[in-house]
Amino acid sequence: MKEEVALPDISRCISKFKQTFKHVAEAEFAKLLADATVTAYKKGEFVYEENSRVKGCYLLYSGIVKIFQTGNEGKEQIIRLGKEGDLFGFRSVIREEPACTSVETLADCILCHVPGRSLVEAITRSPAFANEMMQIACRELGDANRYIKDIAQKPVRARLAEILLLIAGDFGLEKDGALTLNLTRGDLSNFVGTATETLIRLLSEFKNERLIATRGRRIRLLDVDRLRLIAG
Amino acid sequence: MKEEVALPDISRCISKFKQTFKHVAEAEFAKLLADATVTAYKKGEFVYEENSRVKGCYLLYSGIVKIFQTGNEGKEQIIRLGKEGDLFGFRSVIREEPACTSVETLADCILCHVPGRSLVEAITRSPAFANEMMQIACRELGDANRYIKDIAQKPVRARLAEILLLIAGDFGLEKDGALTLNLTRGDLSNFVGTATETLIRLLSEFKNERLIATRGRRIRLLDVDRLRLIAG
DNA sequence: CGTCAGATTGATCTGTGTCAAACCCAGTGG
DNA sequence: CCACTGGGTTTGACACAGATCAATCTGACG
Repeated sequence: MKEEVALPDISRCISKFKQTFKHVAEAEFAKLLADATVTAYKKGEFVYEENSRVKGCYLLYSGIVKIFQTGNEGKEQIIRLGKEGDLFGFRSVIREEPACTSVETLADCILCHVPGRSLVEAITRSPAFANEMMQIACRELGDANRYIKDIAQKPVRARLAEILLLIAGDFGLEKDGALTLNLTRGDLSNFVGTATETLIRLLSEFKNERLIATRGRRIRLLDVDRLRLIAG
Repeated sequence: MKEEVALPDISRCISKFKQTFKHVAEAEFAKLLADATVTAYKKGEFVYEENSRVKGCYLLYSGIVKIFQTGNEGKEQIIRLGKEGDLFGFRSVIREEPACTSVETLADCILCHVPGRSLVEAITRSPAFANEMMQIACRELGDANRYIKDIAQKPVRARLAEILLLIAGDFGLEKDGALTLNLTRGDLSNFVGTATETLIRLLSEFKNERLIATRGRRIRLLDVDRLRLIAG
């Protein structure tokens, strides 16, 4: 599965970690990454699956992943998208539980794997690191809480606007206002939490209202202000 | 608002904390609670409100609270219920952000308030404490993720069964199988994430199917196994 | 008693999901 | 070079879970 490509060495990973953990002393990273490994994944591969035992956490060196749960009838619910510098898998390490999400690459990715023990030791050893981990966990927690309310209360139309803006914020826009991230309709609907057909109909609606324009998977945001209004 | 009642002294709060933070050294608690204060709340009072600045976190010494978000049209979405020994408010302290939830007492409560600085210092000072805080944050994160999927994918009927079982698990049952916690229909519907009328109709449905029995707000679980099945 | 919040039931409307069919387009192999 | 295939996309028709609105009922409490 994993194909031979030019992999960054650990020192490269250290600089990536430094962007995510800004207040952690240089010396910590060497210890944290002492037993780390770097692996390349092709688009569409699983990093780990729900309910599996995860032996460590992952830093996304490059690429994009989706983090999702699978419902009874196999329907995916995307919890969040991971981008360069993002950390995932730590929850199941900390809790010593099976993973509650699956992670799949949406593009070719390079991942740095840190054994669970290294992570726990770093938290124990370095208060600064522990603090940053708390920051990450608490940010995700706030996002999750907000999303619970949104899914429970907002109509799909509002959630779609919201997700488009979220993706724009996280991954940026081209000069012409197009999302740099081109999800399939299926993934987009699994993120919004609706049926693919409903999503497509709402996209057409948005097109008619000159809120967006589409070409294939490309989506250009034409009226961000009005989208914000719709997102509520 | 706060009425005079016999308040536990700090040493009592320490024993409550000890139950929540099992692996933290005795000496830590004294420092953590050096500037803590104990307050009694009557049923129906707000501890803090969404978007407000919270200056510390709270340990629920006794009583029950609901932790919820408020949607555009004022509709509440209960994220979770807090019971004796539960900690809340730490997210906004850690992130130095306004609260993303409101907390309101569902019964008379006694709360121990720990200033933000004390909390952060304890995390920095004691790896064991930092670890336990990570445990708490990560547990909530896992719960939140699961709940996102459930709300997005499961029909109300399944979620109702799930919430009934959740309440049974968290707060226990009387000998006759009745939930010890008696929420109003409104609160229950805000927890399940549906309209009050829909909730009531489903409760009647459950009654007809001999899954539960009700008398006023009391709900007796008659067939836990079948409820589990329905919850999926 | 009267009152008022909460609980219940009924009637109706509608946002979304589901099913089915058609379409588009890129890649494959004959 | 072109038919064939298959994944993803789009549109239409239809059904239904669940929301909303309105009316009545209950029970606790002053």
